[in-house]
Amino acid sequence: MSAPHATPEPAAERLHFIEERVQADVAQGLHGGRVHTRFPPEPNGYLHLGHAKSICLNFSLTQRFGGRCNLRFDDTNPTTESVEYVESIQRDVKWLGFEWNELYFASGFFESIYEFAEELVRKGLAYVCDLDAEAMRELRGTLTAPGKPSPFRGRSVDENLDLLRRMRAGEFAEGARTLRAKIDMASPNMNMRDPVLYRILHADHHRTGSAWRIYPTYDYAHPLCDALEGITHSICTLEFENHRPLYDWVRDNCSTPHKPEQIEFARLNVTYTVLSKRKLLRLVNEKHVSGWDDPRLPTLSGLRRRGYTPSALRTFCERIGVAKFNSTIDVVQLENALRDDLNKTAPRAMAVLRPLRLVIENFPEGEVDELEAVNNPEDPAAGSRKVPFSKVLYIERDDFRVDAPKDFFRLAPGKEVRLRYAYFVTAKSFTLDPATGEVSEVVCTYDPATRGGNAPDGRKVKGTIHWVSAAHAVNAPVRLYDHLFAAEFPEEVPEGQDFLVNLNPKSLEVLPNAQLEPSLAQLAPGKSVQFERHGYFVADALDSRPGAPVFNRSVALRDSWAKIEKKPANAKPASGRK
RNA sequence: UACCCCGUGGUGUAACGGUAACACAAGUGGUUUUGGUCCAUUCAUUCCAGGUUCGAAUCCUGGCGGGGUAACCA
Repeated sequence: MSAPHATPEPAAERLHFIEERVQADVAQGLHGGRVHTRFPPEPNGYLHLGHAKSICLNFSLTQRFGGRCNLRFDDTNPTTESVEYVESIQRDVKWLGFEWNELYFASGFFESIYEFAEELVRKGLAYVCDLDAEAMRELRGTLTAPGKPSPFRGRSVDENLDLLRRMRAGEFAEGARTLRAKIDMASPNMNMRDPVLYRILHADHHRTGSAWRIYPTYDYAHPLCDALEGITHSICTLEFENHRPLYDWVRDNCSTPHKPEQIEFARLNVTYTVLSKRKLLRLVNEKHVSGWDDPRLPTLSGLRRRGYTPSALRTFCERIGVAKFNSTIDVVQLENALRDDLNKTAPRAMAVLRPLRLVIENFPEGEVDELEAVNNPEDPAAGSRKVPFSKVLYIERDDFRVDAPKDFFRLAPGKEVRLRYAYFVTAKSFTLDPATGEVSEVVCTYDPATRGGNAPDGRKVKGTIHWVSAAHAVNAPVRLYDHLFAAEFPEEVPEGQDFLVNLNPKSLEVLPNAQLEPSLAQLAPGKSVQFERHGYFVADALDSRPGAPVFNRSVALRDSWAKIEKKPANAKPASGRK
């Protein structure tokens, strides 16, 4: 502050509405100036991209404002939850790159939560109701008609207390009674029509075992957990907006130590996929995918196996922003975040996915030339490697055309191209497979003077193609993944139909005999590489092992040649949503 | 037919009453031993109608459109 400068103010950082809100709270000294958030998953499924948005949001807030963030398992419904999920969730949050401050379970607060229930009963703000689910629904009214009070609404405090304790003790059948808040059966907000606080569930809990026969509902337990943990900003998605009055009611009517505030934001939607636990669970259970970690799934474990990096995911979450508008992010946004990351970090290698034999007639039989190849043109520190070159190579089938259009820069009869890091070659002849009519082999000549890829006489070639020496090639399966759904908005289906009708039958293509350059054989499972001119691939974490690699395509490179080729075929009208 | 929220280019996000910014997509051109990367450039008067104001994407009113809400799920 001693030296004022003429330098312009740094461009003001763009804060989203939650950051602005938190900033204002801190400035006003609310919550004692503290910022404490939490990520509160229910352990009843695997984390997905939508959770990543929430995780990044909650943790980045604490990074920006110097606060804390807890991981809290919202385990109030033992019938759908399990330790498998608890474990996978912790693994995924850590993998994404975040470290929580405290680890809590809602179930760890069950005793306190129960005590607050007795408090509400004593205050005359809660009562035990004997209505079953159907009867309760009938009395609740509808969106346009007010509800009617339960006949049990007027029970005395003593009777309610007695009944509540006996509920806890397991004296009543499952579903026989509930503890309800006494609020307003005529409220236009359905959540305020005497919502259920506790229900009887004779189910064992993955953490509390058989200790409890009653379990608190989300609406009741959540604000209390927040308050007990000292959460200042309880961030959740838009569908809980209508629950906020109830959140506040619970918070304000129980003598909690803190008064957290709930803030809602729009959940993430992404084209060509689904981000709802229910739907993901169906895909897994009904075996439309291989499991929670299927590389086509938007689960964090699936994305990880697909080759997505934590950094790419965080970048994605930053770029998409946070708002209250219900939007759908184009999946290319996700793919770009990955490309941006891997372009800088992934080593390059040559891999021929659909091999075609290329014989160099004037190259000496049995001779092997070791050529220098750059590991990553974006990162000089990555160095270089030697790649063996010999008389018989494999090139990509797509890189040779018998009848080539003028703008086809690759190999064709009589045309000269550069073999990357090697030599210029000119196609002389080719043979066809009599059975299929496809090209089975191409014969060419090479120019020994062009070793390394440059012609001393200065002549240029338009195309550079990749190759692998047949004698040195590593044979490996390569899996090409495409969108799991063929429809941009998979959930939009005709009346009576299921989102599964939109599954993409071509979401997985396995190429059993890809030919890889030798260096690829030893790549560690989980490591990413760029197959030059193809895309980014990862050695599969489960199926790949040194010496016998298996690759998954994480994302393809942008392909402007594909666009050029498509052009004459006329763009089809953009399909809009109805 | 109730209540709540939302409505800025193709898709998202910003502009906090002073003449629309950023990212991605799309197009065009350039560089290039990846048809990759990179660079340059083009593309919206802010759902509609009134009102307040010297001035409105921003404030007010009314429409229209979209989303959410009637589990003892979260």
